[in-house]
Amino acid sequence: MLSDVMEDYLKAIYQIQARSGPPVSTSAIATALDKTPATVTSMLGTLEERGLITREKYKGAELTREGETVALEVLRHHRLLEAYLAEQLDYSWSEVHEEADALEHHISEEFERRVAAALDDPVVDPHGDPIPSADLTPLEEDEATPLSTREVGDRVVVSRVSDRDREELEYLADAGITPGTALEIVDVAPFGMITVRTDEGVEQSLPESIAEAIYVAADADATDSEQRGDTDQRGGVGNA
Amino acid sequence: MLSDVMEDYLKAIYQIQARSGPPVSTSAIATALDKTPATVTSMLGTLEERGLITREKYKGAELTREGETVALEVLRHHRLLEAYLAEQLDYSWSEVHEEADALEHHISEEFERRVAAALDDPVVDPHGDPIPSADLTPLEEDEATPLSTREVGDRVVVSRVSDRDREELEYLADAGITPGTALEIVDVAPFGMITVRTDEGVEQSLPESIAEAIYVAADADATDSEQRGDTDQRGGVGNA
DNA sequence: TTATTACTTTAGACGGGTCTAAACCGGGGT
DNA sequence: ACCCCGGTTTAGACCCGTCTAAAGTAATAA
Repeated sequence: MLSDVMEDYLKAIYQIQARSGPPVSTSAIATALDKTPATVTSMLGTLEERGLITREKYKGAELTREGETVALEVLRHHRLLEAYLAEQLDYSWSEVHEEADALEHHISEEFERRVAAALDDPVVDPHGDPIPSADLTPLEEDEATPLSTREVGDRVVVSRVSDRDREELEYLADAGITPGTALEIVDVAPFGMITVRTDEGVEQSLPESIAEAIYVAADADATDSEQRGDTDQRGGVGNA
Repeated sequence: MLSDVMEDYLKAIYQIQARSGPPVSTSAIATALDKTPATVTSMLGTLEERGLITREKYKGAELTREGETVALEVLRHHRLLEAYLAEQLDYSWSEVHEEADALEHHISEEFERRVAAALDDPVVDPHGDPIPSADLTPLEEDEATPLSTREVGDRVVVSRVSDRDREELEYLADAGITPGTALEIVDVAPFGMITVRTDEGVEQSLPESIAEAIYVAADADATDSEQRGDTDQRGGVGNA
């Protein structure tokens, strides 16, 4: 079959590809997986032989349909696990990622099914990332853009938050910024610092590095008086 | 740290040692793990260097205190997972083993803690096997012996059932024989077939191979009539 | 005692995944 | 045009866990 390591490569390629489109460079993968470029080149050879990626020398790699399916399967496992850990085992928003990374390659299809059933087939994980469906249909592009690309006066809703950095996540949880939170941008400093007002009226200044990790969409019903707050998308530290 | 593979060896050695005492032979481990004896010899060398086992050439291996602790940790993970899967995710008695085997090496201490808490610190898994405590104190010997060592007229209670074979487990579940079931032995055929009556009055005949996997203890409150105090203390050295 | 037999260990090889060092593109800048 | 430099690939090595084949050992049967 496919080793854990190969699954990791495929997942990484998928995610980079989703962010910046193909081709995916050797060094981007190396950075994402904390491997040397030489190691990545060698693994890309293997992946290509197996028909999971296509590749052009010195250019980069791209997932084949088959490779994408594998990546989606891994991603489904990962995000289902994140959702399950947060919902059923009281993990906080920021803790789920590492645990899911460790387990995603080792759960059975049966486990996947039961977890999905226990959660009623969730469609997003606690960070707001979409969970691929059981049939692994490709995810559609998502129209959210990083908060750092928005301008003063924009009213937006947080759609997802990159789950890369644990510390950032905790910082944002404290700030009350989770998927579903409505924000208005009140200031953008020249060096990238962005100040937002949350739906509770609190103002928060966020360094650019963090603003890049917060993906937002235009607020559908941005009548400044009523800001619907349901968004029952799991988030928040300890509620249930 | 320790690889999954090493943990598997340690777990296997622990379990064989618990059944038949040290020293544990190379071939016993090879059989348990489905590896060739040569492979086992080589891994035993590694384990010895790491101080996890002691070894006498051509005799066999024995866990050191440290090796035992590792084994107990793995076993705790395994059995906690089995209990969790059965209780929270509706797995049947017979399904839990494989899944737990796949996950036991990959859960964090945090996960272990939360699962234990969710189940209220269970002390036995669904097969009746004891779950090592969080501090990994060695498990004490257990006085149950295989059903196959008992005699006609004995009244016993199933204390645990070996989780080795999925088919056997399903067979027994169908027969209503699970940890806690009270049994009276009504017949022992010369070729080992044992017939028992369950507490519901149903009679079941069990081939010797299965009777060996059912560990029973004397029924403490044999509510019916005589037959008490027959606490056969043989240290279940049993085998085939 | 010696020969047979079952089990264990050694020797040597291999594939996977990783690394370092060195060679190799290929797209700017001058 | 040329060279330089960052990124990429090759070459070669290493460790881990595994195997097969062959040699070694221990216990037993004759």
